[in-house]
Amino acid sequence: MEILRTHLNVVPPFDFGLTASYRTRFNIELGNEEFRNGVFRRMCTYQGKPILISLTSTGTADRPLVEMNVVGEDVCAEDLPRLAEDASWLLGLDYDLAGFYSLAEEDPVLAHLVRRFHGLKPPRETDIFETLITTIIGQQISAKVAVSIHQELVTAFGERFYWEGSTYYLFPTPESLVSAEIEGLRRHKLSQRKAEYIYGIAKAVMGGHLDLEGLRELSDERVISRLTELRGIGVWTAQWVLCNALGRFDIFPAADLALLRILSRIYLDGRGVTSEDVEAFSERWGVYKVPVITYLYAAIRQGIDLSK
DNA sequence: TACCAGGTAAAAA
DNA sequence: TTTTTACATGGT
Repeated sequence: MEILRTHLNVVPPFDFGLTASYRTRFNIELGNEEFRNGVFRRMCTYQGKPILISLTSTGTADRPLVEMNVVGEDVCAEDLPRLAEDASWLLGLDYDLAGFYSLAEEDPVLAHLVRRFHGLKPPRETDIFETLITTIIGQQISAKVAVSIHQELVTAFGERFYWEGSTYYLFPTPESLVSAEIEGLRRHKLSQRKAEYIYGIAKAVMGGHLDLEGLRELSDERVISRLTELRGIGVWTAQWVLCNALGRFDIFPAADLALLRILSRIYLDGRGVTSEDVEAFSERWGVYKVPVITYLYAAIRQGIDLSK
């Protein structure tokens, strides 16, 4: 087992604990990633090799210092740059918050939030398939239920990996979900319908009918139209993939129930607010829509009352 | 006990 | 074409 170590470049400000907590939804162990005792860990594969990435930080938000450890069979120094890139993408280390912060100053609610969550970076996903499946799980149900189902799936169908007395899991591959079959997925808290969606998408990816990596080259509109052709993926899910996996930060999933509710309460004063209203309103945030969403969600998750 | 939660597809109107 | 409805689970 090889162990390699390197420092990562970070654009300050960056609050490691805040961002890692936000990623892992209140430090819940998601199965394929966790934030525990100051260490953020995530399993990933690189060139077919399972690898455990661990990140720790010793700096402050304004002088951040982040160290990366990677553990795996046959992992070599040549793999490090690419793994560092993935780690950086996951926690948004490379993203410069300055533009968003100066925009936020013009808005009392956001100005409050960027102070409260100083150094929180918008996280992103490295794996499009995983993002799709996770987002489908999250459709309509509460975030907490979604996390519990996510955990179920990962521990049931993800490949296991042991290191220093702990068990880590890779996110299930399309192949493993297909071989589980719909009945197998149903036994892990998925509804019949979601089991069908997930099975269908896994099968499409496995059969080469769905080129997820190819989506990176397409325009927002093309990504949405390509993804919504698939059963189980509506505009909301496609937009979520655009935001989180492809890093398109000028996307606003206006149909999102929680966002609709919170924007309606903060800015639009009450009932009868439609997703069209929210979409139009979000235009003022330009290329900072996803950072705005990140801070709004951070507030929601911490139970901060923004209506006053 | 009901009802709701970071939607979607399919049925009914 | 537009509007309901079923869906499954865990929290309140």
